[in-house]
Amino acid sequence: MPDQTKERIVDAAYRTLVRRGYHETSMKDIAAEAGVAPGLAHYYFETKEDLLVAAIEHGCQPVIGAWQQAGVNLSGPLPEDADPMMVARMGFELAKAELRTYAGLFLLTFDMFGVGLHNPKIGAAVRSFIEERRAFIARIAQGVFAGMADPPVASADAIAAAIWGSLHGIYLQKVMNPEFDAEAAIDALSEITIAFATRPRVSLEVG
Amino acid sequence: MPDQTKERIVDAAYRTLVRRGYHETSMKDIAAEAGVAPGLAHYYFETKEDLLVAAIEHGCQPVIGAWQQAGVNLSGPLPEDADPMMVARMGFELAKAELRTYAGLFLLTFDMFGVGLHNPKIGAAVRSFIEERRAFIARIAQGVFAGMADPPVASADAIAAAIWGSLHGIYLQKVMNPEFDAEAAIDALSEITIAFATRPRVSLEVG
DNA sequence: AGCGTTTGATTGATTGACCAAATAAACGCT
DNA sequence: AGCGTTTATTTGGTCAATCAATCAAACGCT
Repeated sequence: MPDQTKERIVDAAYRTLVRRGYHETSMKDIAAEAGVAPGLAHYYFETKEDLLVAAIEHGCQPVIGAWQQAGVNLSGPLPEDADPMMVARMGFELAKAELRTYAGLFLLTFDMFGVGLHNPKIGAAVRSFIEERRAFIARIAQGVFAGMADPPVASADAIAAAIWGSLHGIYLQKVMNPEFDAEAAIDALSEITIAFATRPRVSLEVG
Repeated sequence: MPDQTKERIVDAAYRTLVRRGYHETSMKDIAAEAGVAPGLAHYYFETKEDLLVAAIEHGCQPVIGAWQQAGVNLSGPLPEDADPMMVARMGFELAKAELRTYAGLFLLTFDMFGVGLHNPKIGAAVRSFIEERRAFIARIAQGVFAGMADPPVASADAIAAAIWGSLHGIYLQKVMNPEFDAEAAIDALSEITIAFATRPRVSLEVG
């Protein structure tokens, strides 16, 4: 029952935070959604910030699971036998699928970003959130570079930052406006990056 | 004096909102920073939301000015005689310069995004903010397409969404972590997109 | 005198954090 | 097993602090 109660609170926090936003949600609201006494949320989580972080980690589980089901570990090295180019293509497809399935998670993520701008504890969580995902993309980029005849001027880290940025910039547009065609934007990003990675060696500057 | 007072309040709002964030800033704080009575801010701005929007528009002025000084109007069509490719290159350079000079503006912008997630009035302002800048990039992309031997599969709008996204995703990383090398990321984005736009016609898939 | 501007106090409502007491569960002992 | 004791969980209410917005009164310029 104890762990189950904590889980219930985290899940209620996730739902409530997605629906109403961090600043418009009180600990009492979350406790009510979980069907427990008002003070109980503070028993398991010292501060509201801690509960926000827990709720986001909770919400990320299915996404991490989808990658692992595809044989890729977000925080470890790429599998030896994997073609980095195929992982990249799969990444773009997964990004579209995630946006379709877990729209609430992205909403909550951007809420966390906003809170983190002026809240040290959340800010630290945001930095490690970004760092982890950017590093994953960098590993893919590194692998793709290895197979290129004509490696880019930019580092894998810089390219990973640009790609992570583009994906999240696209997520942002979708979250702010559900009418926005995020899949077309991800396809465009995919087209640009794949063309870049598979371009023939350039012998003369095209002026 | 009246207009001057209003301007003083908007400027005080900008500084205070950048320093402390929307939810941690009260109307009293802003009035105090402006050196006026607490009630006066509400005389000029019906709600705190209106003041936030005004503060951001105020902060954007110098950026819009920089573009106009370069002969480009953000909300109008590109100059007839301008080479779209050159405008694109200039855009990436300007983006780096803006990030260096107006770091506070980007902080406030992302704060606005966060607030807009669950606040209809701010949400509408965010949507038009995004729409305006994305449309500008789309006009550049459209111009670049016209000069390409082998136009992309993706639409100019989709590519503009990916590029706007990448820039703002990079801004986000910089705002969340000042150590982050945003200029390298923008250079990487620039390298990828320019390589894409200037690539030779592909006759055979490179397998 | 009349009007736009400015003042500063007030209002009504909300919140995160905290706490002391009630209850349940786990444990040690005979 | 049965009982007493300690620990863990849960309850519900309090509290001090904060805020956006309102308002009546004072001000100053024409």
